[in-house]
Amino acid sequence: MDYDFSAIEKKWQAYWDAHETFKASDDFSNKNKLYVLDMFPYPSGAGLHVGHPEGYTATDIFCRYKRMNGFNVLHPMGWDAFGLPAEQYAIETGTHPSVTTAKNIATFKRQIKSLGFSYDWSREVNTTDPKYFRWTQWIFLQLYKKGLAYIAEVPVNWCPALGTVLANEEVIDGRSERGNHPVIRRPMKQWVLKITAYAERLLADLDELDWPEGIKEMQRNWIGRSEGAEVKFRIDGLDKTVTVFTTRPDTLFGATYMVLCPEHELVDVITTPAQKAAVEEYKKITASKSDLERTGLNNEKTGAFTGAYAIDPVNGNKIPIWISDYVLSTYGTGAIMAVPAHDTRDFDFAVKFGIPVKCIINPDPAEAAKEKIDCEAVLAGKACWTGDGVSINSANDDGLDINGLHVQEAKAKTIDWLAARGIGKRTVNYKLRDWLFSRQRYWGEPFPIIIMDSGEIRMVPEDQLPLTLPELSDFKPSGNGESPLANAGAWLDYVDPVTGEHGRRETNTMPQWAGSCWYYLRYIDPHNDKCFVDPEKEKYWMPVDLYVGGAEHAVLHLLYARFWHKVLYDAGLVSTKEPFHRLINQGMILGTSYKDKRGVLIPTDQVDLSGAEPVLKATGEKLTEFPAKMSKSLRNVVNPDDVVRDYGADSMRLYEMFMGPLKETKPWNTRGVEGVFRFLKRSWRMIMQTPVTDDPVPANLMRLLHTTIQKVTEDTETLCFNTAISQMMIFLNDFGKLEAMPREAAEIYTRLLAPYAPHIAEEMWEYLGHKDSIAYAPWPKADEAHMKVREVEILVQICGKPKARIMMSPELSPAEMEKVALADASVADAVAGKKIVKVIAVPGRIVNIVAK
RNA sequence: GCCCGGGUGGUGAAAUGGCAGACACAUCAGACUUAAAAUCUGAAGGCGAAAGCCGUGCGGGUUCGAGUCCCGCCCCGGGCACCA
Repeated sequence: MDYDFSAIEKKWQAYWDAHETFKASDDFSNKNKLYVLDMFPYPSGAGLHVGHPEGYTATDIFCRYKRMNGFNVLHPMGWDAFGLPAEQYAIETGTHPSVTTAKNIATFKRQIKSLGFSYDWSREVNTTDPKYFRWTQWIFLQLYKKGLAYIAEVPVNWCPALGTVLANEEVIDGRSERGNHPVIRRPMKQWVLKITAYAERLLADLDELDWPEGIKEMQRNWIGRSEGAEVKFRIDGLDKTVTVFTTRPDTLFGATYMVLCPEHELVDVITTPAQKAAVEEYKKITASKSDLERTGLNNEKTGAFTGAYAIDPVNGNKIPIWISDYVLSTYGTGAIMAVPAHDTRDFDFAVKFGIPVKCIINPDPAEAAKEKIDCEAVLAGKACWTGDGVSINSANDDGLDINGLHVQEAKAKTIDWLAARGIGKRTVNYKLRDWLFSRQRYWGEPFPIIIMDSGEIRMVPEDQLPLTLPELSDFKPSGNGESPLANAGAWLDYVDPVTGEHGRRETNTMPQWAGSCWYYLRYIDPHNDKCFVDPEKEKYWMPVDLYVGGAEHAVLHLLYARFWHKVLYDAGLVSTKEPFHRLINQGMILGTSYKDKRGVLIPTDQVDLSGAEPVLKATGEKLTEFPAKMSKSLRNVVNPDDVVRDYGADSMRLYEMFMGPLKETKPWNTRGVEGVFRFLKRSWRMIMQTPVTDDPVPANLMRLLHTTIQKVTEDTETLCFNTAISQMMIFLNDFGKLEAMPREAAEIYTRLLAPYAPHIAEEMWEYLGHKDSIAYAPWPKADEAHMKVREVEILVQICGKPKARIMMSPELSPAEMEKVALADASVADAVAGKKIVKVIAVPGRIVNIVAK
């Protein structure tokens, strides 16, 4: 019988389903537990793309391998199903998002199942299921009760054309991701989560995590901790002070002006009548600017003088107060002291507006040379120096003298001086902002909140959750900034059963990220209707041991989920500080595309591939192959269904793992699938179409057998799947030539292959006489004794040039190796008459003779 | 501008400081076949008839020995971006 992958794969998928082979029902087993998680997908209408199975295959191999090694494995899958596409589709067609979502989930599930992943489907979750989002709402109430959720008037991305607010991630270069409509900043009342309260811990606990350094670094940058000081400046002639935040208190002596953000509350108070018109005009211009215009690449400084002056607390200097949009209202205190000599932005501004530049740091000459900065120019106020150096001209008559000190010491001394006089203190600032948590959408979790006519905010009682979405026929946003839920009629109204007071339900919904903030906890206890997760089960399974997904969630989902988890931890509801112990980002899979001479990408269907070189069908122009992100417009999207149909799930899995290291970006190449398909066909022939013998494995192959066990074990353990597969190919290249296949080798090979190509392995295992699934067959152990070799070829070099190859035992000491090497005729010949300076011998590897 | 990755044959890639290119894809040659497909066997980094020489983005350095370590650049991918 030939390798009929289609029949085999159907057979074993049905078997696994019927036998619930991968059900991790034992929540308290004394086996070692292992929780392996995939980032659950948004079930889009387009179906699975080849990027999904990459991560899923990796985790599946690891889980199957660990089960064979006796671990109790939790490996679940679910659906992150709230989201804009289903809602947009509803607006266009009137189809209820729940209908679209159910259909898409069915497609995704069929596709995922067709790849033979060993998920415990009894634990499937769906964020749009009221039984699930009941607990999303419940967790929100816990946040609210702790004061971590509040309503605030905040600037949001408002898209007039779509009639809705958009998340930052839905705005690309100042336009909406969908429809490409302009987006403006506008203040609106929104729900906000106080993630900033956890900034310090979100930062500190990163150190404990086994995550890619890049992702950790991205989170650190996003949180953006900076240490500095708040310093109070008096305003000349007014009984007012302005507090500024600075990371460089050591440069206070060099402040030559101050800048407030245009929105600063003191602007109107301090502006002099003469400057009023100019300031008003500038405020108007800033307000009308989009974020892109304000913060974009065009760093040309703008601003207006308020006419007021501040008093520098260290030297009593009167410095002019300006307003400028390079100072942000949302960071620090919205006000800065400007030290143009030692801050590039301040320098640009000062140059543009003719403000003096006062150098108070003598640059470190070595550092300045490295940065190609001219120290003389800095001292003359003609250039800006932001690096280290020693303070100059920095002393006053009131006991502060930092002259001669380096930046770090000067900072500390200045802060102490300020603190002693009550005009400054050490502070820490974060770039991280509180999380804008409401959306004007239909297809999301409704807030379990009622806003009473009196303005009082009430929670929906926990025993009345879930608060389900109202049925609507029109999903269009109201257009006035309110969610489609504002059209929900009776659903909106609330009457207090006791007092008769009237209220209205919150019409916003939660963002897509809400459901994914805690789904990994629900898998542990998915059907519990008493609490979101049983604490005992949580203790057993958490934390997630391995989490695999794309890097695009580096600072979104992965930060949000850590935040929620810490809130739950503080409430005593979960037992670990962090949810995801180890994280791996799988690399993107690129598609094949073609570029013409000018570098324009050509859609695949316009390319003629029949010749030796790809050419443009229309003109015959030669094209070059170029890997690019798969996209509909380039028509280079590979559909996993096609691959499974043509080559089978096992080939699909194997190919995606054989392409290269999991973390790397790799281009898809259908020819490569044929390569692994051939490998599987040859494996089939070796096991199924070669007589099986009970004779021992030929002595000359024992070493290969055991090094293969060792290499595949090591590489599977460390997720180096590509090299594990190579090793199996090497095994096959030799064992595949045998006239009869020794049973021992056949059984070992089948088990090594099982995590990678589970369907074919099950079929082979059954053929070899086993009644039970291979899923729990014990993983083979390599025997050191069989891996030893009596002799290896040792390269003998003379001054680094290969001279001879001599067989010797790898056990020989360096001295013995040297003796053997020098005894060799060609070596002796080569060193004759020369003086041996040094001999380096590395057992099992090399002998290098340095001779003159 | 700043912060992460990364640059190795025609292609995907491999290589605890120890013979660069394992394993594959594509290519070429051969076998089987009426033929093709499939399959099998073999060749193959570049230059060279060969001996040999040159080869891991570029330039230096450390070392008996560098793809691997150090210093300085260049290029590509990703993230952040007026954060005081």
